[in-house]
Parts: sequence; C-alpha cells; structure tokens
Amino acid sequence: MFGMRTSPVFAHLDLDAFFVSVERLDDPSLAGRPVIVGGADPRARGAVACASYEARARGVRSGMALRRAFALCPAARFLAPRPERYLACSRAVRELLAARVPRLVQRSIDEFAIDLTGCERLLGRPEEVVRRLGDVVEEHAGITCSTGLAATPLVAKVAAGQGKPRGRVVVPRGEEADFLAPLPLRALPGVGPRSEERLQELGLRTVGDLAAIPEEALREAFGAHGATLARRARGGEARLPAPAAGAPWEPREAAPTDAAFGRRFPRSLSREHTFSVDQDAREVLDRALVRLVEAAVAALRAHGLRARSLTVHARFADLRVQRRSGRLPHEAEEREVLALARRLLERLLRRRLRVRRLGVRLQGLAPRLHQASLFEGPQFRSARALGEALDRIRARHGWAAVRLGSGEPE
DNA sequence: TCTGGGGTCCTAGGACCC
DNA sequence: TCTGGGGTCCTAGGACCC
Repeated sequence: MFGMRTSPVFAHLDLDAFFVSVERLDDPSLAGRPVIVGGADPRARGAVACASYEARARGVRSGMALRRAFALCPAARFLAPRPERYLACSRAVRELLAARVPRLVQRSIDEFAIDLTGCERLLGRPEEVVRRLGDVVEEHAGITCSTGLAATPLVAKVAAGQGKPRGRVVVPRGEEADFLAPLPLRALPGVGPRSEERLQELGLRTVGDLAAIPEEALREAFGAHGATLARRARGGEARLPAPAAGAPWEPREAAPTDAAFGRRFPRSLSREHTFSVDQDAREVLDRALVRLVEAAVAALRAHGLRARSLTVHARFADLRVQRRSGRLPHEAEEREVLALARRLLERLLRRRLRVRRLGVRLQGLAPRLHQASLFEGPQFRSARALGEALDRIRARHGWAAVRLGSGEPE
C-alpha cells in the first residue's frame, strides 16, 4: 500500500487522555474510574483540562466548566493539573520516538508527527513501524496512544483522532478524500465553533461539502483562513509542519538547522488569573496585577528575552474581553513593566464592570542583548541585579517569599 | 453550568512615510 | 498645492489549538 519508497508517508501519534494517563501512572488507584483533571475543587471556577473516557461517557468534555462536569459526573475524582509532571512525561515519550525515527515534529504536549517517507528499507513497512512505535510508548512510558498513518500529516492526525482511544487507523494512499468526506466539519483542524457555525449557514455539513467549494470562493468569504480550510479539506500538504519554536515541550538546547526553524523563543509570554468572585476593588485588582507582572517578567528573564510591548486584558462580568496595550522602554525592568500595566488597567477599568479575569501578555520578544549593559548607568544595572536576585530567592523559597510593592496575599 | 491558562495567527483601521 | 498609492508599524479584536 505504501510500497513506493518515494511516496510520502506520515504517521501521527496522539497520547490518549494524556493528563489523566499520567495521574494514573502515579496513582494506580485511579484506574478504571472517572477522573477529571482541571481543579481539585469541582465547585470552584475552572475548566476541564482532560477527562478520562469513563467521564467522557457521561458527557464530560475538555474546556467544560468544572461545575458542569461535576453535575454530569459527581463520582469522578477531580485533580489539580500538574503541568511540570506532564511535561516531563511528554519529553520522555519524545525521546522514545526520536531514538527510533529520523524525522519527528512534536505538535503539542501530547501529539507527534512523523515523516516516514523513504524509510521503508531502513525501518520496515510503515504500518509495522507505526504499530511498533505505539507499542514502545505503551510499554516504556506506560501511556496508551492512538496512531494514524496516511499520505499527509493532516490526514494522519485526523485518522489518529478518529481511532481514539488506542486506535490504529491507516488511510490507504488515494483514499484520503473518501476518508475525510463523511466527517463532520469540526473534525477538521482549524474549524472551531465559529467557523462551523458560519459554514453551516452556507449549508455545509461535512468535510466533503467543504472540499467541493473552490478555494478561491472560500478565500473570498473567509480570507486566508478560508483558503487554509479549503486545502485541509482536500488533505493538506505532504510535508511536516514546522515545530512550534519556543513551545515548552521543545528542547531548549536544540540546534537550529534551518532559518525557518531557527527561532528558539516564544512570540509572547502571558500570565492570567480568574477571580473566584468577580472583582471591582482596586486594591484586589492591583494586587493581582502585581503578581501577574512579576510572574510574566520572571518567565521573560528565564528565557533570556526582552519584550517590546505589553498588553493588559480583562474579561468582565458580562464575559466580554477587552485589551489595552502599550510600548515598553528598551530593556524594561519589572518596575517599568508594572507602571505601564497599571496605566493600561486604569484605561480598562473605565468600563465600570466587575472583572472576572485579568491577564498580562509580553510580546515583541527578542533575545536580551547583554552588551547593552555597557551603555547603561549603574541604576539600570542594579535594577537588573535586583530582578535576578528576586528570581533566585523565589526559585528557592517560592513565590510568596518576595513581593514587589505592598500587599498581603489574598 | 455559564467557558481556565498558555499559546498562535489573522484582520481591520489609523498613523506615518515616501 | 493637491492627490494617490504602497509599505510598515501599531492597536484592538477575534478565532483557534491543546
């Protein structure tokens, strides 16, 4: 089926209910019962990050409010997410795979795309290679996974998704369109709730319906995104997507091999907080803002980056989101970031509504130029030294140990 | 039961420059 | 002196992904 050595062949490997699987690895008593990762208290504000298949059988889905999940599945164990632990497991799986295939791109914390084109002589038949990879992950990492195999990465990904959990789906060459056609629009990556609604208004129901529309027509109606969807509905391109530069699952030390792959830092860094009760008290909002700025600047420093601009965003009690942004001075330190953040928050609060969620985002990121310190006055150097010292103390003693400005913990 | 937290990318309008 | 067009940057908003 994939006999031609030069025909493109791609595999996709997707870890099943990943966060729940890791929790079960660490606590076997969670096996076989409904588990929901998102928050330890199902009555608090929060969302489902991952639900076990037992919970999904009750209608629980990712992104759903914890309270709703609790109403649907009160017997579930609710757990707070442990991102560092998941990241460590994700890296372990990556290493298992990277040791066995030459071209691997990690797409997210729990997804891997693999180019098997021309590997038959070296590795064996693609169907067997992908089955072996799935077995290796299950055996050595202890996490079940679903795999897809097809002529393009996109079809392989959709195939893996269709087989979940523990599926092994192969789409024979030439049958890509037939495979995609009957699937609902939402099965296509890039179709979210909004696009689905707009496409349905045009009378479209399936990926096949979408594939029947000329690309130019979709570009006119939906812009660049429409053109992308048109190409995906036809199976997408036969090459691996670029890795997500700076993503937490990407190894930091990876050497750039290509100009397009050379950026090793993220485009933006953000921190946000949802209040357990909507807030309008200035002191509470300011205290949260200070904390968010501290965390975002610490992440910036940890990456060795500087930021050109800052955005403060608020989700108000009416669920609308508004943002205000401004430019940061060159090589801004925490104090200057906070000063700008406070001005932007003041502008947002003219809405006079209670705030449900508050966030800050640093963008326009670039590597920090240490040579610049040659031209800095002593006060700038000491500000940086202070920031770095704070990071060290926090790393040792936790966030509560040091706090800029006044304010006791909430 | 009203949607968390961390990201990416696109678009539209205005300012500014040539 | 007036007008137009193109490029680029900035800001705000929105969609989508895991």
